[in-house]
Amino acid sequence: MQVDRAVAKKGIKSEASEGSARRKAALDRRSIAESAVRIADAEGLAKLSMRRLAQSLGVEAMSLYNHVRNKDDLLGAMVEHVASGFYRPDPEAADWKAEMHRRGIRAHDQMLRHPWSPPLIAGRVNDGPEMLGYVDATLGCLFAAGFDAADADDAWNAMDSYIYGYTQLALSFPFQPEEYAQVAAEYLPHLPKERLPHLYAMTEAVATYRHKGMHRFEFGFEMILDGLVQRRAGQG
Amino acid sequence: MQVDRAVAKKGIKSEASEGSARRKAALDRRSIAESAVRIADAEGLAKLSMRRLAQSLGVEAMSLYNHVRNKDDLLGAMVEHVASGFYRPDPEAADWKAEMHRRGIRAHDQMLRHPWSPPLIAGRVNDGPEMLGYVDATLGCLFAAGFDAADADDAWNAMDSYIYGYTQLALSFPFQPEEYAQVAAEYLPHLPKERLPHLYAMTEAVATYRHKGMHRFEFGFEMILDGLVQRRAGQG
DNA sequence: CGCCGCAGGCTTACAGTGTAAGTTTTCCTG
DNA sequence: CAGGAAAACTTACACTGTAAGCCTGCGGCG
Repeated sequence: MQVDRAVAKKGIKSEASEGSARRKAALDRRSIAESAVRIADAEGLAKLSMRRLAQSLGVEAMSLYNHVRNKDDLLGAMVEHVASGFYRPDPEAADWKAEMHRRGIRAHDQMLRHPWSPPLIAGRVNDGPEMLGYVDATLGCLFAAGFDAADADDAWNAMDSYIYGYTQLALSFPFQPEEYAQVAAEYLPHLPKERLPHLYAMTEAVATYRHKGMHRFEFGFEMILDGLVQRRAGQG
Repeated sequence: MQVDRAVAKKGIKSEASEGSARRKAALDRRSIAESAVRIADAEGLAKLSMRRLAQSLGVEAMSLYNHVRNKDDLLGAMVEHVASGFYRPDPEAADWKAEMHRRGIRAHDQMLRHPWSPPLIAGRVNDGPEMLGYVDATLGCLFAAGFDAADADDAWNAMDSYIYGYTQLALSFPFQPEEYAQVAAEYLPHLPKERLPHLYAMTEAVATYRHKGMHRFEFGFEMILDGLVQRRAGQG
């Protein structure tokens, strides 16, 4: 209802492609969320305040509250934006494992693109239409593959646990893969060898071995998928 | 009045003291962190402010900064406290899979006990001694099992991704397992059946099926472990 | 045309945050 | 007991989300 009105309003004041200095014309829930995403991408979620966001839209902070209930609601809208980039598995597809594989990779990539998103996606109740549609497609594909409700629930849980967990860990790791070797070499002298012998050995190895780089996400994800395939097979 | 207030506060927190008049409190890093953990457990991380924490210790906010660099440092100390409850796999153990299994279960349980902890554990750089010792023991056990550095890295990553991801998702799910059936039944009429057919079917099933309850964490975790075992076997 | 309602902007204000800077108290040691 | 260091305290500042209320310009109606 509120959305409908906002959309209608926007349509009315479509203002014939005005190139004027006043950019405040496009103030609605979606454009606010998009601007918020842009700020969070560029400067981090911590820097995203209502005032900062309003400023980027050429408006005062409190004006945002005409389009967004509160900051939490705004975060929900941002999650929806991210979720709109997720892949929805196709229930009609022949190869369900391939669908799920693609789903996982895309979610991982999309969250890497918006590094602030995993805590929000995994740490809140997200029941926007985009997210629900995503879930619906996923369940549909699993059902079509022969999973019953309980199995689909388990499968979905297992996959998403890994997807979110891996992405979150990857994002909070303080170094880029290309840096590993050099950083390891620098840390090595400061590591108490007798207190942490295995971590020392590990660091030593990292300092010298050529890092594989790619496919690290898929290493564990494939284990989950294979486990699911196996379970499906063993169960008719 | 200043004296009165001081006396009153001392009285409030006197339960843990040994009754000596000059003993105000054992205010050090550890006891501060423990108090912080207690508050976060009871009231949530959002309610944990420096002032609130200081108050619980019968002290002013700024006094904490004599023992803790800043709030982030405090969070680190809280993580260390949680990590002290993790299980350190034994490199000497015969059955490395059992060790890793136990490690995962314990980490999961420990984080459930401190629901605010997963975002901190997975979302920050935690290099306290407790956490490093935990990592060292884990690597040691994997090395002893025959993993080389790269494989151990992959294995460790895969396991922890699942552990953190699953725990985080479980914690942010808004209902308890026992409620599932009833909540599903209540939601069902509000779900747009034609827009979200599979989610509808799922909810319908949840409303009727008897929930398994236990072993949901292990469902996916076992897949990871089995995948690791298999990989180890195939590689001599 | 004039007027009115009101959506959506704006201003002000408040309680709360982390913490820098500076002051006072407390305690240990010589 | 003197002096100095450690630690607690006070004050202050910049910043947060947002409640309450005001103002303005636009669309619809008599």
